[in-house]
Amino acid sequence: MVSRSESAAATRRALVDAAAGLLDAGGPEAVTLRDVGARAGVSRGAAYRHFADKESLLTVVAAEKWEWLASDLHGVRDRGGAPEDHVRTALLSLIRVGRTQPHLYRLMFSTPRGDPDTAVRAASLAQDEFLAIVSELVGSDDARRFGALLLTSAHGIAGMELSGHLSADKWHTTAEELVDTLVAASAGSRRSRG
Amino acid sequence: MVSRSESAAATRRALVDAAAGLLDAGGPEAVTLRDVGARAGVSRGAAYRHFADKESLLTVVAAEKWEWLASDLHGVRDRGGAPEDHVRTALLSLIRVGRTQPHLYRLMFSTPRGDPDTAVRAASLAQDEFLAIVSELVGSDDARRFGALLLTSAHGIAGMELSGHLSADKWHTTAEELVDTLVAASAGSRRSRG
DNA sequence: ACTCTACAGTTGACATTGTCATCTGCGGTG
DNA sequence: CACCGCAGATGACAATGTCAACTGTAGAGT
Repeated sequence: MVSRSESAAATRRALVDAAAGLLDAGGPEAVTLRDVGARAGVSRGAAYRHFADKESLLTVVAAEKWEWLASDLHGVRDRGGAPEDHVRTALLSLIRVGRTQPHLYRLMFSTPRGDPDTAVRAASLAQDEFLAIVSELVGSDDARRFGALLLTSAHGIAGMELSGHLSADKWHTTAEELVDTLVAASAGSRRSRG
Repeated sequence: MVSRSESAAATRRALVDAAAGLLDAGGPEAVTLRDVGARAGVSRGAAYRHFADKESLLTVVAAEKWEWLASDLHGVRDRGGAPEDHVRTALLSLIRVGRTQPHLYRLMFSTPRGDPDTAVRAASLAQDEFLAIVSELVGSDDARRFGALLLTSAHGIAGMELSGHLSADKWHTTAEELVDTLVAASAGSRRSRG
């Protein structure tokens, strides 16, 4: 026998997973509360016992992916390799989310509207991890400046790749090359400043 | 007396303008075909005489802004100043669209779904203009590599600023500083390679 | 052991919206 | 002047987010 709160928690979990699954599979318009309910084994209205509205449910989906990314980035420093490699790995990790889960990626960077705190706090966590990785490469004094530059650039690369605006035909380059250039330039700037 | 085709063209214009206006003012969910029609002085179904569906109408809205950007970028080279200033101005021009018309900006970089050609062609035009501006700074050999880097980075800056993920609190920097750093690094790389 | 309450989940209903089939009116052509 | 084709209007429909009302039961209080 499951307690009431356990059952409710399980339902909530199932709802979030269902929403994430539908988003991944069919994009935003595939995420209907009716289908989310069906996939979670409950009915359409059940979500309103756990979330204020559809937006809030999606906010949780985004926040959980941010948390996943934070933990992924945290693991980067544990594995061996040079600081440069860590930064490269971290940036490519973000880009990989864009490639493998484009709809989820878009959701992560959509303007927070539901409960801003939930998403923003989780995103901030991942950004802190990234900041630590960059510190390793350029030192803590320059970490924020370079961190912002590297992160925004990687996000731009992911975004343009995702929207088809980074065509190899026109630009003669790939996301990987761009990341390499960025990391090399950052490492170079550090050395040249002492 | 207006001819039939003139009147139809005027209606089409009004529909596109109405959609753009509603998008600017109230975001995507404010763009309903009923309101678009009302704003354009026609009824809800009129749009289907000019566009396959809502998506196609929005594709035209995005394409027109890309064309506007292309023409804006074209003007950059005519005004005086150093190549560095031109690149900086061009990047900030993109970022300014993100700031002043966030919903339209998002639409420009959304995955093309309606008639891909319309939007992609217009975007390509703007990118060509940008390429020309970058050539001025780094030479035509490196233009594509640096162009892709600068454009994706600027897009990332715009996107993160727009989604609230580029908080000054955390990163201690601004979009303008990031652009300056990028441009300086590009100009520097060119010199150091000869 | 019995009762009662709070709450998870269901169901009916409704307004909104995109879309299409059908209808209407008129400019242009013979 | 008759006719046709198209721009636009309108009725209808299915899908969807949301909420009010309802139901059943786990768990607390006695």
